[in-house]
Amino acid sequence: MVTKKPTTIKDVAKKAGVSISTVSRVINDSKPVTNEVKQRVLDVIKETGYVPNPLARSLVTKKSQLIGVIVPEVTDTFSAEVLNGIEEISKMYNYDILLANTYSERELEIKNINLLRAKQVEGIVMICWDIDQEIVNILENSGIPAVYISKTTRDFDIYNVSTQNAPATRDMTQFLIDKGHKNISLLRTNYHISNLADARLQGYKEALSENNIEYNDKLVKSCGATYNDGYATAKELLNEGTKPDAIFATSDEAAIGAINACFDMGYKVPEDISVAGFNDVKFAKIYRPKLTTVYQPLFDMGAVAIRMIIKVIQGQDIGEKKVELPYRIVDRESVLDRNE
Amino acid sequence: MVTKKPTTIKDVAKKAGVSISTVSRVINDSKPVTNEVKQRVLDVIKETGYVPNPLARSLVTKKSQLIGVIVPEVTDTFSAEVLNGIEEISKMYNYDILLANTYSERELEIKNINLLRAKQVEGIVMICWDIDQEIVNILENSGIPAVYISKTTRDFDIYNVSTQNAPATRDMTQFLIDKGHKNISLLRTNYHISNLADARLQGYKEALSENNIEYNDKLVKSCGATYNDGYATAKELLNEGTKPDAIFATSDEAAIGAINACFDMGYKVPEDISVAGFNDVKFAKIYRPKLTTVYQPLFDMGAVAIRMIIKVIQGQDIGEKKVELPYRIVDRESVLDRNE
DNA sequence: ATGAAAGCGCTAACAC
DNA sequence: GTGTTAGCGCTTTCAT
Repeated sequence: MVTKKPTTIKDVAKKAGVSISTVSRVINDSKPVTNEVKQRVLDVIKETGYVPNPLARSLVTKKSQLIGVIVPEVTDTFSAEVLNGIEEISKMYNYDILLANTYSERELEIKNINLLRAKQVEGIVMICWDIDQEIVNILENSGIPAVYISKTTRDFDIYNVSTQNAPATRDMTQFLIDKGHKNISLLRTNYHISNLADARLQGYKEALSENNIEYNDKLVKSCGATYNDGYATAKELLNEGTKPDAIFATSDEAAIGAINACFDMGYKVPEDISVAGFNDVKFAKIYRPKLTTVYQPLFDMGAVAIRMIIKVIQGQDIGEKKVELPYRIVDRESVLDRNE
Repeated sequence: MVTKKPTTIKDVAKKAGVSISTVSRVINDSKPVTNEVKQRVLDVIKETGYVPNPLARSLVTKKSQLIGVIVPEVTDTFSAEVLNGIEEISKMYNYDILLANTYSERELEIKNINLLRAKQVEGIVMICWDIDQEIVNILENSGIPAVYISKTTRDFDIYNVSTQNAPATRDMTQFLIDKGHKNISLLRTNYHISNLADARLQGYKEALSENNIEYNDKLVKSCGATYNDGYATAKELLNEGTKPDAIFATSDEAAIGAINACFDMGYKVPEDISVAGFNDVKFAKIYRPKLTTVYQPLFDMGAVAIRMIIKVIQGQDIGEKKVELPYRIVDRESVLDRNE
């Protein structure tokens, strides 16, 4: 490990026989510089391997070129795929990602917002299952643009990207009904949301009533979004004696958990019970049976979020604070057509 | 969004009627300050919500409190789990994570090293399938501590954390043999490594010869570490007509790909063909059949890497440049005991 | 124990 | 077109 202290703008200036402002001009291309001088500076820069210190630059420009990203944890497949989108677009705009995990702990969420803020990030993308008004306030008062990527649409006044949850859930429910299912269990993965606020639950109910199927309380369960949550909740459901012919879990991980619960209780999927998920995470196509699910453009959600932030940073108007991206039902193997 | 410009040390000093150096002293606890004065400053800080600007601080102390982490991509389960460890420990030491994806492109790897370096990170953790001497050089010449987390042990002179690959592979091969397998196919997931340098291949061969099983070239294939790689390579293998009774892929994703390839070609796993993996990624226990694999302490690998970096930063001696963490065979469902 | 002042590496007026 | 200078927010001598 060679520890030579890095060349500064001063070194370059001296070596090139110009003033530091001239060097600054050529590296930022901010003001015209005679070609000959410019070349001389460029040569010295190449020769010395000089790289401007962004810290110093940020201090004066007030632009850190940093964007904070808060996720539950990177091993969460939903977050990881969104994060990919964020990362790629950020780099395009010369921004870097400062990463923070929350493990879905509210305290850590707040702590990390403040921490990132202190680190001078120019914007924050927050991915989590749900937020409340207090967190919205903290985000708003941070004085920097923040966008919230949720698995659900909430009516907070905050930049938000999501998919159309109610229609998506309605469509999948309809899809299940079309395939001949009557007793469709809904595993709601956003359990801290009141029924009324839950767009997905509404979508589910809508489809039911459009098809004159009575809403059955026993078939609707709240659970977390993880594999374990889905597994446990499906098991609970099955143990209660109301055997559904389909389980619709609003997260792929929970859906896969549900499938395994079915397996472990002696049911075949999809022969005995169909299972559908939500998100179309990478793993959905790998698992067997391949998961029938509603596709969400995860990568794009991250990309859109970043673009919003960058626009706000640049002072552009971005119109609607909430953007909803398209979804699509992906029919694979975990749902059986019972009409045949 | 409220955009008030943040309080600076100057504001605090004026409001508390002291000099900025005094304020600096109390926030850093660097020199004794009279209790009374200290309290006054503290009060003002609380009142104004003042937070020191780390950029300015970094500029003078030359410590950015930033660690760069380079991963193939966050959706890679191996990387994600290591990253969790890195994140958690970093935060404990008050460091933040600057994240960069490489998509396993060599160019991007180099570009990101330089980029992170420019951003003044104090250390770099690089996770990738393999490196070469040039990248080692770049890392070394960067003048900051760098540790490399690999899926394989290479003999470069660089800080490195891994598991004991040769013994682990030997053990798993032995395990497979013990379970009555004779034709064990090895899917080497580090395909850019020469046979000689591949510790895992050596471990495999060792186990074979210890059991007087002849090494069969046709059973050993190089492939990438992803699901698709494993799927394609297993299919290729099976199509070539040399049907193994076990496939040992040195990455869980590749192993799952192999299982699906078996399925799709009409073989049952583990009844017809046993499949074993490597890493014990989160998904290994979720997939069905549950994957028999070699467990690596992914989280801990990240944690250890960060500790190494922090020690180097602090100028402590850390002894061996390479640390190897323990592994363990995890016997689940994808390997059948053929002795019965 | 406290304050004044220099300076970290850079950008951005402002002069010339 | 180029140089001089102030200053970003902070830490750290060096006086006092």
